[in-house]
Amino acid sequence: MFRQFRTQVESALTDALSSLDAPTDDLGVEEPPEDVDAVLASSVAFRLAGEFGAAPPQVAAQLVDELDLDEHEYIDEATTQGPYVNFTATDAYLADTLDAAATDEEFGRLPDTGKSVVVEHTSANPTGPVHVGRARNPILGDAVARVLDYAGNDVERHYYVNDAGRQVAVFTWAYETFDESELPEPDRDRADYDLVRYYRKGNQFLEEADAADVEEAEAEIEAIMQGLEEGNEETYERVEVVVDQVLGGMRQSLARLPAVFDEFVKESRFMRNGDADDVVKRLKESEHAVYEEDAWQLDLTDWDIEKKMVFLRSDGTTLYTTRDLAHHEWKFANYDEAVTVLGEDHKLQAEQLNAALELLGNDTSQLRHAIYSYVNLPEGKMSTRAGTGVDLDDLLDESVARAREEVESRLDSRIRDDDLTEEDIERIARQVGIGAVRYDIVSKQPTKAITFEWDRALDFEAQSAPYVQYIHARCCGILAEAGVDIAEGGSLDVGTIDADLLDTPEERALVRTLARFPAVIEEAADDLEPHVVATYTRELAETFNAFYRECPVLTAEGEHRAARLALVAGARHAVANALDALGVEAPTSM
RNA sequence: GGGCACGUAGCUCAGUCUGGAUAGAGCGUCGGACUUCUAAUCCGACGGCCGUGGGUUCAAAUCCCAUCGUGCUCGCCA
Repeated sequence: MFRQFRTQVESALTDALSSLDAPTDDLGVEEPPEDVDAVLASSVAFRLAGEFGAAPPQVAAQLVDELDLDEHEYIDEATTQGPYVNFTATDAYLADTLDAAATDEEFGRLPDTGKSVVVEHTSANPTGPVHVGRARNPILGDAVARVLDYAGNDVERHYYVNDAGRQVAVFTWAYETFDESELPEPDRDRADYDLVRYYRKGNQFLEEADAADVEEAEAEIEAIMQGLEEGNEETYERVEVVVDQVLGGMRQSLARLPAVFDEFVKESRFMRNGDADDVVKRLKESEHAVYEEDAWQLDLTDWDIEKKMVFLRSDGTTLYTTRDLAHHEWKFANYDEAVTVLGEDHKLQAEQLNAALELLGNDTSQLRHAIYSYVNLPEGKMSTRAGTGVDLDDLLDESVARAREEVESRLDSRIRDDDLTEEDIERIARQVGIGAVRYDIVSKQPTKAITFEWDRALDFEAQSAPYVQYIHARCCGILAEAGVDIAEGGSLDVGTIDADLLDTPEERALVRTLARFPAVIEEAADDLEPHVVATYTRELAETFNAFYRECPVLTAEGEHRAARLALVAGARHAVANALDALGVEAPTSM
């Protein structure tokens, strides 16, 4: 309802300003401070003061006189407070919000845009177990995909598999060359943990072995690269043995978050179907193409990129970026929009890609990047190759274990006599443990760097997932007590409810907070910033807790009880869906 | 050195894109609230030259310039 309210305020202001012959390009619409009883306000009077030859408060008063609010059902009145014009909401605004929130299990979901969006995220090289340094990508990426889905788009999630680069060639050579007896025990009994030992051994060999031995190894690696480039079927099969196994293991880690994909798009596909060659051919014809030092390159100075982009090596093989161009043209052909989630270390590459796509005649407004900063350890970077870093599996295991200790330590002091079963304890530990890790990462601005610290990542107190999950459990407790079936969506028919009954400040604040939820989804999707949803969940939780403290639900009388129950049902929908948009589970009990 | 990002309370962060009402949370510290719909909660206190310096503006944490600090980047790697 907030979105409609905002539209009505903008429309009313535009009309009033027009009739005063004032400019309407900047309406100065903003959210007032908390202690002001208005949903929105305008500071436009400041800007008009000079033109009108009057002080801002006088201009504000003049503007209010000119406002015609009859047409706008959600705006109650416009009043001045000094230079500000404050817009308060009608009971219909509260009633419609309550109705939508309480009855719609999908509350917060925006109308279909009719657009298909492909979200590519993670796309980590299939070289070993997913470590925490990489984990920001699937967590952010999955949340971006979920938020875009809530915003009404038809979303697909893709993992672009690097199965054609030098790293997998090294990996394949190492896997075929070294014997298991030379390797340490794997950390876990799973393919990615098993095979990464060969990858590390291979890299170590290339760094430390005698020059002659390294040269020999490089020749074999080169042969694999050439085989891939030439479309040699046997080479693909050799590489695939390694890639598919490792990827299978990585998928299991990612699924725990959960981050699942609709499609794993292999890079080799664009070598085999000739698309990469086609891109090379077209780039060579470009006026920006140069042939220097035996390699074909692009001069992108027209795009303010000083570094030349090599698209064909001197040995005639293509590069990752070349294939990625073909990959993106394929995306453009099949989806309305493409979103890629990338670490900041790939930023320059993304800019080059964008320029090259434009040069090839694509409409690059279809492509957006969500860039995030890395997660580092206090002692430095995490690296699969070097084997430094914390594995995502270890983090999740530890978090679930600590969550389980929490659940168990609280069992004795529980007031609610719902007798948690062993299954419940298991479920709560998993939901809270994984939710806490996920929430901790998704709640921060992507551009800010994160230093991973165990105790901070596993803090279950306020401003964490459990804090928000807890109010969901509280809602469920109240609704269950009142006989509302959560499994059936926990919706309530509020047809006869009088929103006037919700007259305490805490009730009204909660309804207003619910009203904003769809607008929060919209903002998060527009900016590809799911963290605003996390910020919202905290505000919602605080507002709900104030309501919970001041307004007894089950012991309230008659219609008042029904109205408050509807408010709880609405709050539950909002918090459940907001958490869902972040990819965090909402426990029915804790 | 060039480019990009980040710098807000002792610590971790919202707010910055789109300038506007006394700059908000949490953690920590101190004090208080469970015979009450779940205390993983709530209430109160303490805590801020919004890195620094200039500029634009009626108004700057927010925009511009400079500067310092930190991170990323500048491969025929990905």
